[in-house]
Amino acid sequence: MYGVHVSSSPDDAVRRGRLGRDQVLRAAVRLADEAGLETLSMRRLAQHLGVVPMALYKHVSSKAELLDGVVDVLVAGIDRASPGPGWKDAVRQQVLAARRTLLHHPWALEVIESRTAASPVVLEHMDSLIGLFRAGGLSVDLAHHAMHALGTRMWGFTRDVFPTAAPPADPAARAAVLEHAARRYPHIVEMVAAADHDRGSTVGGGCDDEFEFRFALDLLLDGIERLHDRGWTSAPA
Amino acid sequence: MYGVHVSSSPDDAVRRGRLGRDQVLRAAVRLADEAGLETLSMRRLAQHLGVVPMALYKHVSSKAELLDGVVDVLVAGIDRASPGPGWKDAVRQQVLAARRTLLHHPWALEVIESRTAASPVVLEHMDSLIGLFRAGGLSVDLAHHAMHALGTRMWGFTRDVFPTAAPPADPAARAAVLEHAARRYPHIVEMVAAADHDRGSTVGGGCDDEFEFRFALDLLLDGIERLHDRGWTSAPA
DNA sequence: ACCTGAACACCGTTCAAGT
DNA sequence: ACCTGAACACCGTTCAAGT
Repeated sequence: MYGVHVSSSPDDAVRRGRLGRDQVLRAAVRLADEAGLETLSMRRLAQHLGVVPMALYKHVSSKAELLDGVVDVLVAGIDRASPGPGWKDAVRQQVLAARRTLLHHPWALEVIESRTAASPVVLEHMDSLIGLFRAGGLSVDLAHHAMHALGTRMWGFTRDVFPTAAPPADPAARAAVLEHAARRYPHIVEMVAAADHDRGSTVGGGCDDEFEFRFALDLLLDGIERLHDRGWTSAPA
Repeated sequence: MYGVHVSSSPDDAVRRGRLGRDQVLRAAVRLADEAGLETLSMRRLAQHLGVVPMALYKHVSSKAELLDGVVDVLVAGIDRASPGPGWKDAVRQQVLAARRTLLHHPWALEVIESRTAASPVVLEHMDSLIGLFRAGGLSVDLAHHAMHALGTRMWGFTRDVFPTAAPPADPAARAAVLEHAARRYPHIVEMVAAADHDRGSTVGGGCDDEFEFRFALDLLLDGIERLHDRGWTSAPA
């Protein structure tokens, strides 16, 4: 696999210092995928790689840099749409491409949000997205506001607003909880019931994430399109 | 300084166990305000209150519950708008009220997002927001999607998408950085330059957060209004 | 009953000693 | 020069002993 100059097992390469930055970052992604972001510690990652904790600091100067690197690995895997007059579809495609890539790593958004300084990879991705707006003829001004309006949704997903608390299994207990909730949060209960009915699921079945994401994305893109068609400017002459 | 148990200073009350849950939560808010969220540890908070760490566990069963409580304190302070036919303005008012309250605690959004189970206070706030849509005549269906589209923006602010990296002070170094950036991130540089020009600030002066927030909020509300006026449904007959 | 110190099982990171 | 174990300064939380 990874050609070693004397011997042969893949673990050997790791143990002998053949461990590269890329393998560290990839292992970090795997560890977060398997065990959650809170489990991703320098010590655990080292253990996972069969290496002493301090060995990681050869490839990554701090945990912050590790996380930056992890974001880079993920973002680098996002497909780019090609610029052209059909900006709305292009932006849509690129955001949905991000969604395809990042949705497999539910912890990714938290990491992206936690980074204070954007890496070159992240900047390039954002630059390409702005480029799609500009290629479609949007003003710098409007493209700027559009980027802010997209916000973290440009990474293809959002945090859930509704908590996903499973109601008690026991029917009697569930009825009691629901009755209490219905009095205190009538609109939430009504809404959850309607959503569950639409999806034919039992109580608390949740929402259709894919639908909600596209709904909001299109709402924003349609709004921006309307402003663009109208020749909107933030500082009218 | 710290009066002894015979005397009567307000700190005394704290040391004698007069410390209530509310004071713990308020102190936590103050500590996060002053020193940042990462500084808010159980141990530091205890020290801040002149109390042994374990004393906090009398009022809060875990750090997670402390954070839940902190969110409650903040959210409880948000003004409610009154329901009525003018739903768009009402929603706008309530979201901007949240913004007024939470903007003083820049770390608040991170805490809100990190909570997995919403507290009654949070649920009530969300319920009231849904109530505003419903009072305006929106269908359960549309109100539901509207809530998802608002997402964390219902709390009055968003994470910055653009990193706020200050360019080097040295003019020569800055020119070099800018030239390199202009080649690699042409659209970002163009955009930042335009934004700075608009605001008459020097490079990296940043964006007008207030404007960007209202822009995106209105984009969403206008879009929802249009769907409502059109009698939109997610499952057309 | 209430309170609390010490202890446990962790962190990220420094640093000096070992090869 | 390279590597690494021990150590440092922290965490949140348990628990048994003290009052």
